[in-house]
Amino acid sequence: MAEEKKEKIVVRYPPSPTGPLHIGNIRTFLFNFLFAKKNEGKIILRFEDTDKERSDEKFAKIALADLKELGLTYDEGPFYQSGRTDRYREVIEELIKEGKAYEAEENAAKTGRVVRIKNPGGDIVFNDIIKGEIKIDVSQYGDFVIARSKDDPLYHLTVVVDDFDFGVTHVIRGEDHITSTPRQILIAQAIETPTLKYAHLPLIVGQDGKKLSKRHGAVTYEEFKKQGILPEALLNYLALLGWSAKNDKEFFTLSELISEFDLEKVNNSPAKFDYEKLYAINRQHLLKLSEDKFILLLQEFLPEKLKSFLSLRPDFVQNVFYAEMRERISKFSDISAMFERGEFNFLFEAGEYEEGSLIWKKSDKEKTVEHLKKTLELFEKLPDEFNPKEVKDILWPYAQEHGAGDVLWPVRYALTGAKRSPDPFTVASLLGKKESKERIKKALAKLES
RNA sequence: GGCCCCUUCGUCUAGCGGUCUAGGACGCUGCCCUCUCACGGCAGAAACACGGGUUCGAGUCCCGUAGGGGUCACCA
Repeated sequence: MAEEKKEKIVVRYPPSPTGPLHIGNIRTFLFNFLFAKKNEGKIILRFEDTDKERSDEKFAKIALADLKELGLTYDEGPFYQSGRTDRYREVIEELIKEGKAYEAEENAAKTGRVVRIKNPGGDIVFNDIIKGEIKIDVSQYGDFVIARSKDDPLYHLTVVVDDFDFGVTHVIRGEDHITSTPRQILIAQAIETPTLKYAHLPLIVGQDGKKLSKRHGAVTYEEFKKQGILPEALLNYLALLGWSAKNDKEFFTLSELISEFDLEKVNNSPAKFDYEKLYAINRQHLLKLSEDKFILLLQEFLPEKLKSFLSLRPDFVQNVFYAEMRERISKFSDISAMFERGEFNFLFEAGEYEEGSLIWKKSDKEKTVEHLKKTLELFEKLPDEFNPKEVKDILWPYAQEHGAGDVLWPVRYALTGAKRSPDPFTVASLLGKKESKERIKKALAKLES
């Protein structure tokens, strides 16, 4: 059967190294990446650094490192436009020779004369994969400048030349580029290159509907990393901004995204970035992490005081702590926030409290004293270090018999001195036998004084 | 302001003319679980911007209005 040969898809991701990569850039890379992988095409990375004033190599380095950590790979590059001035000059000379461009006034830097393209005017129409047909009258742009001088090309020109030279087939970028598309098409027509397919992605905006920026909160990968957001979670969430799967599915690994992504299903209205939703997605990814990986990553966010407390505990007790954390956080930085809020104070001291706080609802002082004494007695059966299940096993039957609240509330309160904390079994396990007993004795002394 | 794009719950979205008394998720509220908190389970409140068409029938198509956004560099 004469099957039509499928065009090899080539996309590109062209950041300008003038600042750190932000969410919008990463989302654009992601969609290019997913589209390429999904269609067995390739993705090219190139740095658009023709603006010597603003470009800085350090930003390119950061971008490369970020992409690597995010697991976003590319098939070719990185290329740097600053290394291709000869080729651009060649195109400019050719354009001038053919009368399609011309040298005009002296440039601002007084290093030569600017080159303008001859703009025939009229409508340029292109069919955007996401937006549909877009028609723009290019007369409004006049004979726009395509180079500061023959050796100093500008963005619109270099984009078109590079896309052609590298065989790019699809341009997927933010919709803030829609109005520059006709100018690029004009240049493409002048140098007689094939027409590309365009897909303009809806923008990611802040809660106020304006372009996402610093004042909206974290916007760079670095900042999300500091919050303890997993790369795969960030990517997962970003994919959901403007795109959705058929079956209401929202949790995706990168490879799942690749197989389920569909550029045609990208919608066309701007999406507001919602940190809460990101955190919720991140929590799901946290839950999928292996125990070892979770612990390893969590370590980075552990406050020193907590770290040294844990280092004095047996491994299995440390694991009790980690398991507890996995249940309570949605991003790693939550642990430092919890620490600052004093939620771990119980690990270091029992805290001050009124004796009345020790008594559960309708229980009374007498019963509470009795339960605490019994608890102390039962604790004797425990080894010095134990896991939550071991304490639960010895305390539970007694608690059931005398009222779980009546027994357990005072124990937990004596242990923590806090109205809110993990359950008493976990707390006792974390503290160990000796410390637990001391705190209960202290509570008894308070009640009996 | 010119040009361009956009408009379903607070937010991200499903919906591609009848199956929509509009579905899911985050958040929110309530209940359950439970010794507290968190987790988890269940339930609930919550949206088709407005006005005209087209059609037997419109969230879904067309046109206007309003609102929002983008872009108008010798930046990318």
